[in-house]
Amino acid sequence: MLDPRRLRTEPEAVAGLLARRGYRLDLGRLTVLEERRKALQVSVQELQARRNTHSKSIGRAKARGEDIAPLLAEVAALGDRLDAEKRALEGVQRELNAFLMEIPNLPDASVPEGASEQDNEEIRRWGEPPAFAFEPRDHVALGEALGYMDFAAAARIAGARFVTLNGPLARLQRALIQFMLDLHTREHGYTEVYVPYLVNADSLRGTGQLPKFEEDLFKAEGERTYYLIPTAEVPVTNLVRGEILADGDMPRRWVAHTPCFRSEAGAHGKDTRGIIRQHQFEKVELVQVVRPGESYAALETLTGHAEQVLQRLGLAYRVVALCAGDLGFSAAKTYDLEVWLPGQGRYREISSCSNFEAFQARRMQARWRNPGTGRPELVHTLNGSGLAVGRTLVAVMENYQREDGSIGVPEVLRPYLNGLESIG
RNA sequence: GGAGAGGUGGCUGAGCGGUCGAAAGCGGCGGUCUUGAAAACCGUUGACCCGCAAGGGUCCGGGGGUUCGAAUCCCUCCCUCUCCGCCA
Repeated sequence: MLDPRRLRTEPEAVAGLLARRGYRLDLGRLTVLEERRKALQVSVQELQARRNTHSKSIGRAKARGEDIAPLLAEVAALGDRLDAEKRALEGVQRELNAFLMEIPNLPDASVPEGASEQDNEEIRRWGEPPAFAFEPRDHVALGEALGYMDFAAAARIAGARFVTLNGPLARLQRALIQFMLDLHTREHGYTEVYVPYLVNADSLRGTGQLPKFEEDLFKAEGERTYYLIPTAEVPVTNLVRGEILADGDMPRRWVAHTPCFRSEAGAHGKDTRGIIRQHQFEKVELVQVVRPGESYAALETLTGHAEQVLQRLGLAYRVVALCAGDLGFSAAKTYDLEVWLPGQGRYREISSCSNFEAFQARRMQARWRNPGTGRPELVHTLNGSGLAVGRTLVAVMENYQREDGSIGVPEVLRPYLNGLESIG
C-alpha cells in the first residue's frame, strides 16, 4: 500500500510515477472519497467529543448523588446522529481502503522506462553459453528419453502442468535444494525457516497477492478457507506482520524451501511444453527485512546471493532490470536473473529479486523501533528466488547434456549425490 | 472429538459499567552518585488518525450488541493454555 498521506498531499506527483508503470490513478475518485472522508471524520469526532464530555459530567453528577435525568435528556439525540454519521464514515473508509489496496507500488527512480518485457535493461552477463557439437535437446526430450520424467503419468494423476520425476532426476532436484539451502545458510548469513504451505487471506493481503490477484491462487475451501502459497515470500515475509522489531534484530534474513502453487490462469498456451510453467514447483526463497535506508544496498547483495547459485553451477546467465511497465504489483525495483537454456536457445527467467520498500510493510504493519527517533517505523522488505528449483533442474539438464543423451552432474552437486558424475 | 481456563501497553501483570489510555513490576531512555561500570535513588517512557498549531478523536484478540457512558455486561468468531480421547 502506498503512503496515504503522500497520496493526499501530492496526488499529481504520485499519479505521474504510477503512469510510468502504465497505471492510471483515478484522481477524481480519490478526491471525492477523500473529501467525504474528511468531512465525516471531522463531524464524527466533534460529536464524540460532545458525547464524551456529557457522559463524564453525568458520571460526576451521579457520584455526587445529584439527579441526572435532565443531563440524560440533553444527550438523548446525540447518540442517533453519531450512529448515522459513524456508519457513513465507515462506509467511506472501506471504499477508500479498497481503492488504496489496488494501487501498485511506485517504481524507484532508477527503474528504466518502458511498457513491456522488451524494454527491460540488461545490466550484466556472466559465463558463456556452452557450444555443442550436436543439436542440443530440450529438457523434455532428454528427461523422457532417460525415462526419468513422465508428463503422461502426472496428467493422469492430476492434470496438465504437472510432472513426475523418477530416480536420478528426483534426486537431482533434491540435491539442488540442499545445495542452495547450504550455500545461503553457511555463506550468505540466512536462517532457514520452515513455514505453512497453506495461508490465510490476511497474509496474502500483506504481501500484495490479494485482493487483486485471487485468480492466480489455488483456494482450499473447507470449514475454513486457506490458500496454497504461490511462493514462500508469503509465509516468510508475514513472519514480521504486526511486529515491532528491535534495532538489534535487524536485518532479518531468511531462506526457505517450499513447494509453490500457481493456477496460471490466463497463461493458456504459454510454456505448455516441459516444466517451465507448472501448477506445482519447488523454490528456494530468500527474504530480507531491513532498515529503510539499507534496502537498495540489500537488493544488490540479495541479487548477488542468487547469482552465486548459478555461478557455482557453472550456468551462463544475465541480470536484467525490469522496466517500469514490467514491474510486479508490489515491487519498487526488480532484477530478474535469466539463465541460458540451450533447448530454447535463449535466456529464461530463473530468479526475480525485488525491493518492496515499505509497500508490504505498510499492509502488514511490520515495523522496527528506530533508535534515532525512538518511534516505530515501517521496515523495508525484499525477496528473491535463490533459485526456482524446477527451472534450475531444466538448466542443468540442458547445459550439461551430452550427445548420447546422458547428463553430467555439476561438481558442486556431487557431494549431495554420493559422488554421482553422470545421469543416464 | 469431549471438558475447562484465559487473551490488557516492548514484556509480566492489576483493573466495583463512570476523572482508566489504563496500577505495579521488568525493560528502555535521561539524570544523581562513581575514575569508569554495576547497584541504589530521582525523573521519563504505548500506537494510530485529523490538524500549521492549539487541540480533538480512536485503540485493552477480531466483529456485533446492550448503555447517556464498555477493558469491565451479552452474542459470535479467532487464538493460547490444561485435562481426557484419537492420531503421523
